Amino acid sequence: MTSVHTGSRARTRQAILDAAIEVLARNPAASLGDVAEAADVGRTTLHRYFPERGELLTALRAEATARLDRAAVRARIDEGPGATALARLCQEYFDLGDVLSLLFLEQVTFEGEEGGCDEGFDAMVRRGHADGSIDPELPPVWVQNLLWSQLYAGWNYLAEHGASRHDTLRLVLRCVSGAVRPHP
Amino acid sequence: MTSVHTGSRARTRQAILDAAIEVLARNPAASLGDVAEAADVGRTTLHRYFPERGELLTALRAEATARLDRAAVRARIDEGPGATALARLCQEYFDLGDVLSLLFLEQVTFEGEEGGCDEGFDAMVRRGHADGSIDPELPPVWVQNLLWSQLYAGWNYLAEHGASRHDTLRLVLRCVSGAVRPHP
DNA sequence: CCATAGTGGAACACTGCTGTTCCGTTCTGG
DNA sequence: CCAGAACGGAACAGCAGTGTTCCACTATGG
Repeated sequence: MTSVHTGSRARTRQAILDAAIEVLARNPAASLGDVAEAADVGRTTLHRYFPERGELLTALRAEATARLDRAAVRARIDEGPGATALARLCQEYFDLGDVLSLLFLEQVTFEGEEGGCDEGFDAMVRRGHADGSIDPELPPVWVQNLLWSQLYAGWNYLAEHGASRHDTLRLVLRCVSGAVRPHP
Repeated sequence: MTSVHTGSRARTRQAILDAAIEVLARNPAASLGDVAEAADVGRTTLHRYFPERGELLTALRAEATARLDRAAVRARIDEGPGATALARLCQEYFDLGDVLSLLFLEQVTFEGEEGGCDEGFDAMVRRGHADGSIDPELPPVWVQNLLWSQLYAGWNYLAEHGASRHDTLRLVLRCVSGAVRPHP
């Protein structure tokens, strides 16, 4: 099935994943019918790709974390001062939009995904501790929580008030960097 | 238990509300059976007090916002510099625990509760703008979002990692005040 | 003591979602 | 053009949560 000819299966599968991210991000309790409809696909077809709901969610997490990893690469989190790298990552994550809130909401429901936090993220924060750009009293996991909740707040602000994407990003960046900056 | 004639109805009702806050905060999709069980009450009795699920949720929001208001009073948000008052409010909110995350999660699902933010909160932030303790570029609604998401992150940190209540509160306070502090 | 309010359990119908099967239609490559 | 893959719709059973009814069981105060 996979092999040389991508066929239309890959496209359909991707369409379903994209739609699922969008729909489930806005309403984690959405039905499979809603997802299928959003993907312009029959519910039967959806079941053909993901026989059970859990399999869809698993594939969804995989897709989301893949996008997250790509964002981390783009942000070059292993370069420059810790706080600067964090700001770049923040911006990249911000652009992920729905993916972010999906993971954020699922983190609540389906906890226990990871014990600590990303490899590179941890290193970035420690680098920030060393170069004095991130308060050493803030553990990496805490900074990660901080970043995520801040991004979610921004996404929420964007959705419920008529704020522009650009302004919201500015606010998020300002507050994140302000929060991690060492005390004077 | 309470006053002269209140009967046991008031007690039972309160027990249901308390249990509902606790259960629904941890799992917003919990069934009424779960709530009844947590309240040590038959499902029939629960339906006697709240005939439909929506009525329970409404009463729950009322209860939660009442506790929120009381916390705001205790924090004396109309006294002292804006940032200091914000810190006091942050601490009081932190102590609310489950109530907070319940409202936070419901804010997601049942949006459209309020157009802006609290009366007193708005005044507090503006006072902070004026006295230079809160960055004037941060709108009150944003600060409110910031505070809530930060508290939720703290609650999450507390639940998933073995952090102590005291340390977590310190981290939250540090990050909130750092985030709203004007740039140097 | 006994009438009554408060309660809990069992049973029921109803609803919405899920997972599955079957079949007819449409698209596509050889 | 034609065979096979991909798709969509309809129908079905199963399941869980909900809302309701009915009845039996405690308490408690008058």
